[in-house]
Amino acid sequence: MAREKGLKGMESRERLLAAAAEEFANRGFHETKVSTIVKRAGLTQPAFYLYFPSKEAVFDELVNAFRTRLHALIGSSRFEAQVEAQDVPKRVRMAVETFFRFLEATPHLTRIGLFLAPKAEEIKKELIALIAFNLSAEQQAGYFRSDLSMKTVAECLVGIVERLTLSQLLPGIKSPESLASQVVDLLLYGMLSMKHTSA
Amino acid sequence: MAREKGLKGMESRERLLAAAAEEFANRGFHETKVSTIVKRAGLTQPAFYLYFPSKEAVFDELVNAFRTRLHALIGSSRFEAQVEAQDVPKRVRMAVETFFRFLEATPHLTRIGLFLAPKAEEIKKELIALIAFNLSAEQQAGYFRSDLSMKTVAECLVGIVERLTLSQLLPGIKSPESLASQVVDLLLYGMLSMKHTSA
Amino acid sequence: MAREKGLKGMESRERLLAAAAEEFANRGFHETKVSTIVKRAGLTQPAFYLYFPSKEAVFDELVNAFRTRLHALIGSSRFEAQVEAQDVPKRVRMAVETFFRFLEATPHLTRIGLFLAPKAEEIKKELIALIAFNLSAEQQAGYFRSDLSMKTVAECLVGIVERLTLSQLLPGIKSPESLASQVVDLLLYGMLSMKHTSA
Amino acid sequence: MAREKGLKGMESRERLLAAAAEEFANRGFHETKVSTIVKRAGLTQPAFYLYFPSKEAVFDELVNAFRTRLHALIGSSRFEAQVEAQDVPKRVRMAVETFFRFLEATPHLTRIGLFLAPKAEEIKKELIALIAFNLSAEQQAGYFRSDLSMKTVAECLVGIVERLTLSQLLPGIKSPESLASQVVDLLLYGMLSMKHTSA
DNA sequence: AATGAATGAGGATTCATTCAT
DNA sequence: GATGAATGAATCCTCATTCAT
Repeated sequence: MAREKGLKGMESRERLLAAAAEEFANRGFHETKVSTIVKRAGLTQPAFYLYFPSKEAVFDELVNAFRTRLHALIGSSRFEAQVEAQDVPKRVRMAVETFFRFLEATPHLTRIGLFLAPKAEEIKKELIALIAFNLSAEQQAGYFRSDLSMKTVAECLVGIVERLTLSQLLPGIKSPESLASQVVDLLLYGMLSMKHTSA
Repeated sequence: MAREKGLKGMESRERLLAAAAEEFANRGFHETKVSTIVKRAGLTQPAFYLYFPSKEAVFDELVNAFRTRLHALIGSSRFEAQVEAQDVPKRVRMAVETFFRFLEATPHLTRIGLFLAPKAEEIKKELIALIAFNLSAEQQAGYFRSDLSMKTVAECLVGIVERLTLSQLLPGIKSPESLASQVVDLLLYGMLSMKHTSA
Repeated sequence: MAREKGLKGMESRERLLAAAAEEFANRGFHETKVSTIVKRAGLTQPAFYLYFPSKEAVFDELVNAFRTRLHALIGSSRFEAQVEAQDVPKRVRMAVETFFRFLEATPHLTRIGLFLAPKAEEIKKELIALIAFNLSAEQQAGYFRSDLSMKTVAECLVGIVERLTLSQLLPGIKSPESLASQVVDLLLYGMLSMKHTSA
Repeated sequence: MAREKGLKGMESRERLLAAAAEEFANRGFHETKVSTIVKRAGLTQPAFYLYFPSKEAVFDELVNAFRTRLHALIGSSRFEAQVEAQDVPKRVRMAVETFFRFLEATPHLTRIGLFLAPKAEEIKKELIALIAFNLSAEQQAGYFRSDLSMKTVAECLVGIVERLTLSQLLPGIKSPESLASQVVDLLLYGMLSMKHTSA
């Protein structure tokens, strides 16, 4: 699929990939025409098929690129050691912030891999599982309420991230830091004012 | 364009609308062919254009149907009177549950209006604003932490609902009640175990 | 084809015919839709087929109506008796004027029968033959140059009438009288100023 | 839209244009199918859209081609210098003959631009204005009767040309020369036999 | 005398993809 | 490494026309 050949070829390929990413992100799969992609890349249609077997193939490649980077990120952000209880909020916030930063860094891929791809649900399922796994460790360490399903919490967290990414992060309205602290504040402490407790 | 007369005509129109809703929900706009819709409705292609000016028009009509019902729902579920502090959780849970129930009741429209439509973002924006407005009242009544932005909370709530709808509700894995209580529990009380407080 | 039946039926038929004439005249055969005709006539599509076997049939009927009236006109305007040489110009002018008046009186039919119909060429051929025949009588009486082909003259006359009808008569710019006198003046006396003669 | 590059492309384009011209001329706009045009050009339907944005566009291009050539012709055939009175008939005849020759040389374009195009009236209007302008010069030089409106004369001339083109020239019944001399003879000297004068 | 409802047949246009160079 | 030229395969939509009432 991916030719190994010369330098110029690699560059053309990259240009096509970049053009495709932008088009897909902005217009979706069907509204993106191969003719537009190649125009943007300064090439002709047959050149496209020199590097990719089909329109779907580029799309898939972009989705996979997102997925791979995502896994790399999650893998590297595992809670390494034991932490003090009072550090938990900070650590969680850092993790969420890192995640937002990642999404912000590759906005086209984010849009494609998180919202446009048919595989998006599957990708999120994986993501949720990984997050749930991480959270469970914390829960077992006693930091989180034991009556909460970390799977559900992870799902909620991802839902929140999705929404804020679309409405605040990608449009550049709020920063990863600000979003992370708001989200974490809400999720850790809840909405109720101090006087109320119980379950 | 939408004919008024006759019973049979109305029925055909409804059948087309239903078929279109299902197809759009399952395959998306572009993958849905007019030919498939009419086949499903037991009609021929020209009949489609007897009731709708274009494929896009049916889609829009379905989106608007969702939006209208959504507004009706939100409008009717406003917190009417003063409530006791201890009743707040229950009331919030009821509201969220009602919402999930609504989404569950019209799964095709939900998929179309909430996830497929280009207008989906706009629809959610409206929804978030309405929810934020409702929550603000509670906040001013002192039930919710005053340092939280109800706009953000609403956004998070909608993000959560979106996610759970897609992964749990529509596939029939969890019920509106169960989802609502989990969500509300998390959002109201937060994740931290009892010993931790602060803001 | 043409039903004989009741009064109301006749009226509907006439309304359809009139609506069709106007539409055809303004938009041509293909751009005229049966749906538009019936709308204009305050009826529905099946009603159209109650009175005419097809769209083409109405068109043909209108063309034939024009042709019939045309023949009637020409037939009645034959030079009856011998005339004085000095009356010839006046008589010719009257004939042309009468013809313009006829065209002006039924503008829709004129447009259809003279310009739109595939048969238009044929109709004009007949017309030209009739005119040529009439002119030949005058020629033999010595009023017109004997070296001119009355067939050609008739053809030229019809060409002139066509053009002026389209550009001056139907738009209401000039009257039948004014057009007739200009045309006849030109054709009878020619363009050259008095000093020049011969052939 | 009109590709510039490559010889083969140009040839295909020309073939399409020629096929379209013939089809349009023989069947009119609506009866001409893109499928027929491409078949005639030895191509497939998509190839058509490689060179023209729509069926209408080819038609327009043909109409414009006619109009352009027409203007070129008229522009070049202006009476250059002063002429002797006795040469006027000859010059006029030459001009009309040239014009007939032009129409005969491009019969398809003639049919399209002069009879089929919605713009045909407009084109003729321009043509008439140009001819009238030319004739007025002659009139002011005293060659033509001063009581005639050259605008009207031009209009009559064009009407005659139209008619004879359709009935004699394009069917190949008469030659440009013969048509021109008949027309000019009639227009210059009129129909009346020698004894009659006056106005 | 007329209509609500429906359809057969076709026609323009689009787009991903390929061939030959 | 890249392109000019071309196509197969659909898809949406339109319109004259008819059926059953």
